[in-house]
Amino acid sequence: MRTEDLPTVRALDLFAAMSDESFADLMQGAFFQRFPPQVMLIEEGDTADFLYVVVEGMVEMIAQGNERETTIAVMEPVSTFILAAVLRDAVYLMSARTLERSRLLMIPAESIREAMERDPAFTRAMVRELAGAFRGVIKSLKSQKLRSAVERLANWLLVAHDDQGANGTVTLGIDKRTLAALLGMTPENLSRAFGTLRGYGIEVAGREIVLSRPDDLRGLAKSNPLIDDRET
Amino acid sequence: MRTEDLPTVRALDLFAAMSDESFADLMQGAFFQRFPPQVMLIEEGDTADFLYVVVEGMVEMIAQGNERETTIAVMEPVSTFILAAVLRDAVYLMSARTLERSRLLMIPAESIREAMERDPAFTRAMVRELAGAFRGVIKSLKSQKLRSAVERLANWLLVAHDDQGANGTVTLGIDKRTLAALLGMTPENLSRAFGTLRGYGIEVAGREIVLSRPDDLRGLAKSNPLIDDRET
DNA sequence: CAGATTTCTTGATATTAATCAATGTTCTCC
DNA sequence: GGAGAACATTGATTAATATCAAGAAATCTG
Repeated sequence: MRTEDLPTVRALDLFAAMSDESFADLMQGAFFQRFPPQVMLIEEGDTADFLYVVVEGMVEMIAQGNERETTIAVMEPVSTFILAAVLRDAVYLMSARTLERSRLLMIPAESIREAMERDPAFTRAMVRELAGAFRGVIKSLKSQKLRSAVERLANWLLVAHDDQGANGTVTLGIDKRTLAALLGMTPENLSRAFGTLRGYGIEVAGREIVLSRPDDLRGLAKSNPLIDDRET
Repeated sequence: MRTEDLPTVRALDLFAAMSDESFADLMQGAFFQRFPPQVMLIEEGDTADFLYVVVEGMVEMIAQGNERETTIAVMEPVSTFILAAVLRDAVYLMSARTLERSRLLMIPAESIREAMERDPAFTRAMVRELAGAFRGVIKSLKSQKLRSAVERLANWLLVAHDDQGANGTVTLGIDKRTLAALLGMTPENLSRAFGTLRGYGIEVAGREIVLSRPDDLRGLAKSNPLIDDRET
């Protein structure tokens, strides 16, 4: 196993507080694996065998049902996914698919559960991580239930804008169909939502978005820190 | 403080594995309090001072925004709420309001965090609890994004039917406006959704619902264990 | 119990979002 | 560079949901 990325993993909130010994034990059975784009890593309903850490690339968390599918979240480096299923020794509630060529660290679920038995600092970090994840989903649910499609897009743009340096442009890291699914709308509707935002200073050119009048956009978006702020 | 309910609280998954000593410490600063119906217990944005345990009554978790409000969950005895905010020492993302006369155990947030430092078994129980809560919200989000209003109602009815003994009737424990908010629709739409379900053997008389042909309803609902099953 | 208040239902209409269909655009890869 | 595929946009239409308004039913209260 390539160890050059281990320090990055080790630096994650989730692993930072572990003893060296526990971390070494945890990595004992773990391994890195590369995947091409559009590979289904896990399917909802499968039993949770591994905890995944996205080290490179991008992974989409998907929910299926009613002959549809929707995107719940997009995971970027460096973050973990399907922690909750692993901890409960339960089946996955979401599927995961690579969006681009990705490198993932896979840690056997059993190792995680053992580490929790032995290392209280790790368990506490887990509590923080899960509490943060919980709050993240609550925010998504609030956004979905309280906002219209256009408002969801406007707020998403403002957050991305901030993330990318607030310099008046946003570059989409995912394609528009994925963004549409993430925001809970169809691709057609996303196009129309962008059209509506033209009146608020938004210009779209492929994956490059210009926010010429962010304050106008903010007026429409009615951002709410209890929905839009990242968990720290 | 009345101690007759402490065994019930102690029996909760969250507290069952604690040492007697930690539990005693935890209860040191805790107290029971009664509230009339329709009392706002906490408002979103407030800092998390207490962990709440619903011992009697019913509490509604609410999210606000865009001059609207929606119900995220209804908490019944015996369960805790706003655990995640307490653990992250963050502001609440949801408000809470009693639906009926309720008795709550209030545990200072600081005590919870201290107990976690000292009692690894408690921390592990916390992990399980949070992972379960996370999965619960994911299910709500899936329901909201993948299903129509009528489908959400149909599935809610089937779950309630099972909970209540699957004897062909369901009694609503909450009023219809609250149910509507929980299911992400307006009260008017809930009425119409019930109307639609008449064609599937549903008869509504106030808070009493008769499911005369559950199999028909199941046909419409297309239930999915990865959305509808309770976390165990 | 009567009156007042709240909740629920129903109908009419408006708004929002999804679907279907066609076309334009971008990307891929030989 | 060009053919083919995937992705994105646009328009027309339909479907789902919300809003507004009114009335009916249930409930609270003195």
